[in-house]
Amino acid sequence: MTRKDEEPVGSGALDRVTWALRRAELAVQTLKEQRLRPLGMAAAHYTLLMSVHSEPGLAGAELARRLNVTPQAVASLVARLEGRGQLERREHPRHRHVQELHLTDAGREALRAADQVIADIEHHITEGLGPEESAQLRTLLDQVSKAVRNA
Amino acid sequence: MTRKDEEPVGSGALDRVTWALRRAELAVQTLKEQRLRPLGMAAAHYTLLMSVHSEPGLAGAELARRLNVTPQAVASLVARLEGRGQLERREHPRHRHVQELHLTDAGREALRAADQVIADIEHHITEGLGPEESAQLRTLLDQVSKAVRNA
DNA sequence: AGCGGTGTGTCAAACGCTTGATACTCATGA
DNA sequence: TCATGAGTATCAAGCGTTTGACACACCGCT
Repeated sequence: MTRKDEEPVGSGALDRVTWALRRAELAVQTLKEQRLRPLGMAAAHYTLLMSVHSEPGLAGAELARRLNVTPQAVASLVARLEGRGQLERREHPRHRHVQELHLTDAGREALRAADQVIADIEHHITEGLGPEESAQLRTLLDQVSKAVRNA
Repeated sequence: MTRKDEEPVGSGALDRVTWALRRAELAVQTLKEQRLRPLGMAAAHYTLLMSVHSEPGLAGAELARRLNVTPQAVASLVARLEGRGQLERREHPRHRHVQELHLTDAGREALRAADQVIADIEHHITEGLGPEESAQLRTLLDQVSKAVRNA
């Protein structure tokens, strides 16, 4: 319970937990982007394809909720990936306005290649940390997510 | 040392460490953005102002290196913040082409208000985690950053 | 049967950031 | 001295995302 008004501003602001979090995430994301680029895929594309793969037939808005982004963000990605023939928009049987999202064969193949890259990165990180530290890190990160959610 | 080729693609991809990392960072960043909005400041602005505050007189390119972004990203932020009168570009005494970055009084005041908000969030998180877990999380995150840097 | 909500998709504008390319300023060495 | 190189700033184009606003389709209620 240290007083925070004593310091005018941000003396120790650079070693806050959220900064470490930001740095780590930025580093990981940048690495993914670099490794994925040769495959002609952005990290956001991989995330979307993976989500559709794990829950096929989802609507765009629902998918947006899963990914914590806006429906528009999903829509623009879907448009791009559909144009590339990796994603497919089918008409929902009951709601004509709604469209289900499905992977094409090309999409599955692209995802498989991309996942190889991502899994490698993941493996390199968890290897550097060790198994129990990795599990603990995941636990702590989930606690952060939860703490922030009901802030 | 489990074989990863056994699974066609991403069976357990959703509970990877990097996903937990992404979710946590996204949640934190979103919360910061929400809380900062009433002050008319984006999280990126806060980050930049804080950096300039901690190391005044830095050049844009040097600052970009500190923040792990491109010089252009810094330039556009600087332009915006300068237009708002919170940041100042002075001519470098030796290099005429280079410009030092300094906070104005208005910038210092805006930063103070913003830092209050950020410090609150940080405090809420570390409080929910506990002191030794917070320290451990920071350690683990720094390990991740380091592991990624020399990937 | 008709009506209002709720959910969904989409258009427009803006922001933060990236890559690629270009121009400028200083320092170093042939 | 003067050319080459390193560091810096800036322009242009594009991507992914957000907010705001709008239109459309279903569902449940009166």
